Amino acid sequence: YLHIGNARSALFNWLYARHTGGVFIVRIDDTDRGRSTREYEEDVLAGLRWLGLDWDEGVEVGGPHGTYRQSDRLERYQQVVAELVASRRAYPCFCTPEELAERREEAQRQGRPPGYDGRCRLLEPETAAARAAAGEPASVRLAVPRPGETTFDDVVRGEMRFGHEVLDDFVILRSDGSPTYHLASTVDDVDYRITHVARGEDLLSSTPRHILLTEAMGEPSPIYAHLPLLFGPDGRKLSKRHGDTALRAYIEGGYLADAMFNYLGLLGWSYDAETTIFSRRQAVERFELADVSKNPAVFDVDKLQWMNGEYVRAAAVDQFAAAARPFLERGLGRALEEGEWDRFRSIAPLVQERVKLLQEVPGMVGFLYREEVDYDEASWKKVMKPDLAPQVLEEARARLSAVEPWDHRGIEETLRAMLADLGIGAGKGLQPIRVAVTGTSVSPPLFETLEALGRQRTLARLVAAAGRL
RNA sequence: GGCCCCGUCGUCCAGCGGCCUAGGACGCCGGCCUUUCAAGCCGGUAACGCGGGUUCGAAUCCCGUCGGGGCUGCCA
Repeated sequence: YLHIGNARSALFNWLYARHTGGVFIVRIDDTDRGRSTREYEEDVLAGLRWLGLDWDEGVEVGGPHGTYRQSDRLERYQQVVAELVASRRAYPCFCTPEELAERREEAQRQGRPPGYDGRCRLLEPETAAARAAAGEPASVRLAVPRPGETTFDDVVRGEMRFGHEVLDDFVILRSDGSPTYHLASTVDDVDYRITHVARGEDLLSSTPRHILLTEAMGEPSPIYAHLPLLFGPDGRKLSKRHGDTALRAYIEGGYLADAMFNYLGLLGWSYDAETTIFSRRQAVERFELADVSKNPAVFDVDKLQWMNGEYVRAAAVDQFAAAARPFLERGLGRALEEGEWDRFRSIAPLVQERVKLLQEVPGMVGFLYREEVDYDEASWKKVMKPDLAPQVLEEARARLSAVEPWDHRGIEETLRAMLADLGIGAGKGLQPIRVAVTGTSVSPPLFETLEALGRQRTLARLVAAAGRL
């Protein structure tokens, strides 16, 4: 599925490609069969589309390099490996996973580095070929040049240096013939003519392997940029325990794509010293991988929510209403009828400035669509004072029945006159009506609310509430 | 353990030797506005991990230290 951290990486890649006029490619890394289902793939693509990260080449849109799906390229990976073995840059390894695990543990115990000891590298090629021909299962490992050192200039981190002592001869082809991530992704990078690789910092220490592999293939390496990791509020790598790490959860929670785009863009990058809210256009204009921060960032849902509220309020009313509709219908458990939709649209502007997430919409206007008012007891107790409430409700009912036409101006005029006549303040006098009609002491502005509710329901609810006192 | 990365308000970001008595944003606190709740406006809280250098001058450069994180698989 599309993890928030991967979404952020994709976003930075997209921004960089758009900023430089480059090509943004989406390929499917599905070498791990357990985790790679079509369902996951669809979730990832849907997430990218939702965020507005369109790609120029890759899965679904096509391009000069086939299907852009690793599972369709097995022969290519195997061919590369065969060439590497032929040129002695890689070799078959007959050690079984059990043996390796055992040796790893042993090494750990003795405080030695746990990496592969390279014993099969010593096998004569003829011996190895014979054993393989006899059907003995073998993986293939890259023969890391030793002694040696791999250096590269990371766009965000600067000069990186790794001595080969710390790199073991890693597996590039599993004994079942499938490629490992290292192999598949570097072969793809080469074949797809990738110029820039921007990915999470967790892959920083894998980069020398990728460079070594690329060199073994006799090709130039792409430029690497390792992005800071995203953390949860506890300062650990963002994971399930921090709540939602799936982009999907935010889509369904009522976040707006533009807000998510903006927020993600702020995790490790900034438009300038002062600007927090910026458009895609602006981001594309200024984005530079070299400006990306090195520090890990904590994913702050509070700030995301605030930002979403900003985007909700900045949206055109019609756009907001349309976006909110599915959330409203889901909350209600049914589709909205024509008249109900109109009623919603009439108070949508008032709802718009009161929600941060579209998810909150049903809770805010549900009273419009339910026959029975669902009274919140706390609100009731706080507002329905026995000395005042009965009088206010009855008086309001009587006066409102005569309002003509039924609109918020007339309603306001009438109720204000009532308050003046009764000699009570707006706070005290209007709250009982609000609770009577919506069930809670928190709602959109009262006069508009009554207008949207309609005279019939308003009067009926005033009576019902009075009867409940 | 080994290798690597990182260290400015609680959080995100600005700062790339003097413009910093460290700036913006979220959060938090207070006020204004007000028919509730929001929104809006105004104000406040709060940070250069620590210790040495270098320099006329350091948040900015160097070293050390401490702290956090990543990797260390026939996972990606």
